[in-house]
Amino acid sequence: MAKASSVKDVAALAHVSLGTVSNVLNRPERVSPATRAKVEQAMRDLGFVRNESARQLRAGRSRTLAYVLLDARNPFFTDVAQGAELAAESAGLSLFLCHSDNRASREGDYLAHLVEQRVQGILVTPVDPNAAALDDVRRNGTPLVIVDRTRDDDHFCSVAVDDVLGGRLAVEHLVEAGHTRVAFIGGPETIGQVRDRLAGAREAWVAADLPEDQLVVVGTEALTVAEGRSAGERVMGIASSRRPTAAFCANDLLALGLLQQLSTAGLSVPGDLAIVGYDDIEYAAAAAVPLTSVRQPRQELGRRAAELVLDEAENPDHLHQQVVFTPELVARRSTRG
Amino acid sequence: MAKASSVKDVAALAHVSLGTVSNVLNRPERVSPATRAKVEQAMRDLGFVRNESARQLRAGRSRTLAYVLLDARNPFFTDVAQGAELAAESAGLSLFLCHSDNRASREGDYLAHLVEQRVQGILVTPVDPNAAALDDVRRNGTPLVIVDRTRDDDHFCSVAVDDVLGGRLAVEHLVEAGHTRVAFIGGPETIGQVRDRLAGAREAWVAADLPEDQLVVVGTEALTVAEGRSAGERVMGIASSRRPTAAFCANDLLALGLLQQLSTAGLSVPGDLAIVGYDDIEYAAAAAVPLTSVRQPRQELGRRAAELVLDEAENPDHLHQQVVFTPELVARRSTRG
DNA sequence: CCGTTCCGTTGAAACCTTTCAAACCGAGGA
DNA sequence: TCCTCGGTTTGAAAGGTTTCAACGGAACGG
Repeated sequence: MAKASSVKDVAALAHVSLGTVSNVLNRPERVSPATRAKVEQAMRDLGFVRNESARQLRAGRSRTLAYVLLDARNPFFTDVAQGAELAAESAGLSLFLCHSDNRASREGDYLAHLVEQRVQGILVTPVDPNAAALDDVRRNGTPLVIVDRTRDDDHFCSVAVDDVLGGRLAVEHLVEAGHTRVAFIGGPETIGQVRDRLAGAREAWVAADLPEDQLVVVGTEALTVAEGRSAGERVMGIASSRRPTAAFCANDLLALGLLQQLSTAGLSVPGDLAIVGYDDIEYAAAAAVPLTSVRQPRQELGRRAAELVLDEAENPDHLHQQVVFTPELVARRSTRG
Repeated sequence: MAKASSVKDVAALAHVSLGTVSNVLNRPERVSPATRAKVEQAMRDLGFVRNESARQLRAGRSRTLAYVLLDARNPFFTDVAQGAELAAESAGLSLFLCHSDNRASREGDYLAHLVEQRVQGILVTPVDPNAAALDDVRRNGTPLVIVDRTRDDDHFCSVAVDDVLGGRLAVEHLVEAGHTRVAFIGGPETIGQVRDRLAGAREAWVAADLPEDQLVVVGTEALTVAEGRSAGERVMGIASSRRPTAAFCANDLLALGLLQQLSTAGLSVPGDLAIVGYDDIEYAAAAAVPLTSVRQPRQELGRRAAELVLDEAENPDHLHQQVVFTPELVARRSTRG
């Protein structure tokens, strides 16, 4: 593999000028068919590959979008990513995924790197939506959209789903089914999502005139399958006379863990405990007992976020907007006697 | 947001030359503390962010690794990615994930883009390990390592797991448990993995002197949960006198689908059908009936791949190697009476 | 046959950083 | 006093592309 060849080499081989080669690359319609063919042949002969760094340096903009996500293992985020990918693809851009793994420091490293690379735009589901690191990105002129989180100010575009409404839908569904003692499983409360879903749950509970202390909050350390199992043990540890007859989990992973824990313990769902999850990930419908869940328009979330970030990048009179989608309850066997 | 400032602006503000600013950036130890402080202050005042394109253009190499993966929803790949990330991080590089979604065209687009970007190296789990697109990457001088697949020639480094052995382990386990009629569930056979696991299964079957026609192959279109359920229906459709008593699934997603299908149909695992999966993803241990599975050293796979690609990038006498890891059977309830 | 017009092509500047040989400067030694 | 030496700093070149004003020539109308 000889040293990579440049436009100059191509130009020399094709007996044309540098500028013409560049035109073939960027405005082929302006080049006569004959010259174009000559140049393209030369490119092939040399195995020419355009140097994107040089291109970007001169042209000023890159052909890349990035999505910095919290947890690549949670199908919710990969679905969002898929939506963003579709939007990026149709704009002729590539989407790179960066996995912050819930660590603020990694998130910061990625953001800094992306800003240095002058990507067209960044989508991010941040560890902390109010972190100053996000303002730094903005200050450096890289468009940034917050995904599935909201911020206290409106300095950014964001796309999110109405989690309070989602919480309300879930609990209304349980109340309608006649449950009068319900557990809310989720945590930590530092996550805005968890707070909102719980708030929605409370609204529905109060609206149904049920006594507040019958909505039991079972805290978790994270929104994972393992935490769901451990929450399950705690719920089952409650004396059966006072044990909730239904549980609303802050996400589907928790719900799946809970479900597993129950079936290991030989209890039936929904007989012994009805379960509502949140996110409606693929595995929810596919669980041993298909899960009732609150569906979020995941792909749509990603698609819209990508569109917003592109608008911010291209449209000089771009206005920040906070897009809020509406969730929807999908009832399945886990709440149906 | 005023136009981004450059080293030139920083130099002017700090009353030093261009070169000094660059030294602060790249070889701070050569700059006297006083000057350094001045320059750093100027950078802060201007909100200077190094332009990575220009840096890379001049310096010749990037600070990026990329992993082009098949299916972001399959936890197997995200675990591999995690391993690669760790290796990249400790080499001071960033890892970008690119989701080919099993489409050769998307994979090709990503590879081309990455080559144009002159990334340090590419890890890829390709749709087709023998595709010419991979050779193109190599020809253009970008190091590339094939992950979890193997190629017919040895023009590349690759890291994989011995799938034939894995298949053998799975079936030996079932044979030891006394099963004499077993289904192999998986497909399409264009996937090397599937072929190898089946080959291993056959080896073990023959070694146990069992009649060949009692190892039933149930084909699938893909390695997904949905396909697992549909395969389940087909298996259950077999007259009970001739129905296998155990199934070996080519991956855990299939196994999970199968498990769900059975429990929906009111059948018991392993009572009515014992199940062995493959990959030992997190959800396998966490399934309603914990799955026996063949574990692959996923993180290790990613880590080693990243190390190899870095060696290829930095070491002039790099030799391609085909690393093959050994899988391991993890027995759980799905095969234990 | 000349003047326009239009299309295709050219050449040089610009983008921002890194690199490296050379210049600088103050200190210590002769 | 002059030299040498070490550590700092400088200035210019280089890296590969895009952009754009300017150019050449052919076709066309007069």
